[in-house]
Amino acid sequence: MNSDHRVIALIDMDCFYVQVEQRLQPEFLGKPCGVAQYYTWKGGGLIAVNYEARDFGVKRGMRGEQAKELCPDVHVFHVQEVNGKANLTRYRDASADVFRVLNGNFKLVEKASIDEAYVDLTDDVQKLKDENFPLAINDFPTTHLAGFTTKTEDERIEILSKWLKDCQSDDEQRNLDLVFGAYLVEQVRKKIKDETGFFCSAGIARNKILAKLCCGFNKPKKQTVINQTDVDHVFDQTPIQKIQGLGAKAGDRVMELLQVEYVGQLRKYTLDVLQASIGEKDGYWLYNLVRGIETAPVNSRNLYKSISASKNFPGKTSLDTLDKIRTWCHNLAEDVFNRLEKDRAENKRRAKLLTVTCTLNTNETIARSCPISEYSIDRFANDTFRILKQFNKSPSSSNIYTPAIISFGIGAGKFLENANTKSIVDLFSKQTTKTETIKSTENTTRWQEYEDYDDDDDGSNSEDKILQKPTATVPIQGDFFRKFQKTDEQIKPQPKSEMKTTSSIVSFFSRYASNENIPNCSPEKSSEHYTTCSKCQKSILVWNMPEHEDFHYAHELQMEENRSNSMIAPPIKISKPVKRKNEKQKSNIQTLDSFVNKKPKS
DNA sequence: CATTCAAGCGGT
DNA sequence: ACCGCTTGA
Repeated sequence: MNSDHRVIALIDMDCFYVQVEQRLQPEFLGKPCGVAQYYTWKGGGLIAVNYEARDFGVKRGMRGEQAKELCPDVHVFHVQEVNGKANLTRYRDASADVFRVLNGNFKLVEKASIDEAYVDLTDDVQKLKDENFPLAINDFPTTHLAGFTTKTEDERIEILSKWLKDCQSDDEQRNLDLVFGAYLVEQVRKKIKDETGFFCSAGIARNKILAKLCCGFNKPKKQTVINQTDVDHVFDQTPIQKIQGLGAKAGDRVMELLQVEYVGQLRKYTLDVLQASIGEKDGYWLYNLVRGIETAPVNSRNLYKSISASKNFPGKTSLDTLDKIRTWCHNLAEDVFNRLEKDRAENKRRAKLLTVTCTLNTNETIARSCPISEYSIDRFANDTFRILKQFNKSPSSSNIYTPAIISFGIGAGKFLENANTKSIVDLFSKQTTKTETIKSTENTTRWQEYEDYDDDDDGSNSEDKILQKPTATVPIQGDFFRKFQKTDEQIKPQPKSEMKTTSSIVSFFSRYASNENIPNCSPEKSSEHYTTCSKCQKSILVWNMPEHEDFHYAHELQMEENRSNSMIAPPIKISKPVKRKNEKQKSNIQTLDSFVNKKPKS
């Protein structure tokens, strides 16, 4: 029962940002290059360095000027700047190019980062096995075997040929799966190169941790397979920090508590000892891991779960006036808005929660959220500013903001899938083409005091929870590294949701037809929370505008339907019950948290 | 003055 | 809901 028959690949683009820039300016191919964001401060900070430049000792995190000292011929590309802020759109778009190829070839792809993907090849491998697909050494031009370092190409061929022979003749099929997996990855890497121009490396193994680990063994433009039978040997030489998740504090604690440097040394500890040292969950995860077992699934996910924009304001650049903060609220809001609009058009979903995060020069970090009522730069900017204003200790009459903000970001998440994104806004509002950059030179920041908002929120919308309960053996990484929590004495708006249960779709819509029927809204205060519906001229709580718009949209459809005498229900209605379900979750006092954290029970 | 920006996860 | 940790370009 301790065998995992999956075949997992981790595909990782080589110095991705550099390749993206080189694709645009091929004259720099083959030359030492780096990508930096900003440049006024010591030539900017390098976030990607190609292998030609690494040969000179240039590293990520260095300043551009330092790179020039080490390698005078290095060419430093600079990340595009919009509104005085680094903008990564170019790399996200290039990432989409890569994922189009992956998704076109495999069913089970997980976007692990902008340039990394896990692929579960188990089924694809099985198909090849079923048809006795023939393989030869020439099918593996860039494949290496973990645990066997080869100096020359002849040596590599020799090792690999033996591996192929052994796997095919052996009665043990365990490694043969990996041969097919390696073949598939060779193929898709070639396709990625042909269709996007980008080189990548890959790791092929029985689980994600091993795939990730061995991907790094041979780079760039190469792939590495690790036989399950070689895991012990490889782990004996693998420093703890090389394991995904143990690269920082957690790894240090493992090393210190258990007095080990290499993963293999952990094999001597019993499950009980590991669990006593680092906790039940993590101990279990680690115990299995050092034996080559790890069951974290490859989740089928191509889309981001959140979209955010942030910027640091170190030292003297800190935001210490309301004017500065207003400006940056707008700048960051614009970035998030543009990306959300694109996401809405492409993926038919809407973010429902806006989260503002900032670090003050007192070193405390603060995060506050509010519902997203509508997609607009000014809404995002105003909500953000409203939140930030709460932490201002200077008199509100002054322009001074204290303590100053040294880091600040806006994020959007909690996407509602299949949301009514057929540009309802475009259909019913006078403003057309919301997607165009609105050049509002003057911020029409009407001000409003902070006021309790209804903590609506949708609850999780059928994300791929994959509550896999394949018996008891599910080693998943747990906590075990933790710091003290700062008790942040903030006044928290408390939702006192007294929900009326409603069952019919009709009643659901009618509740949003006007304010009076919306639960938990106190009309007497803060008229700024209201907006006038362009359709019915009624005053509507901004939080409820999307639903209200949906109401009009549905109503419109209904009228159309009546006119055409069609008895076919418009497909758009499918999305309604989803929301209704969310309302129900709200009516239970059940928090999203307890839902997510609910354990499957042994 | 200074890696910076971004994304995901898990705990409380 | 909010926070800290981890990772990667």
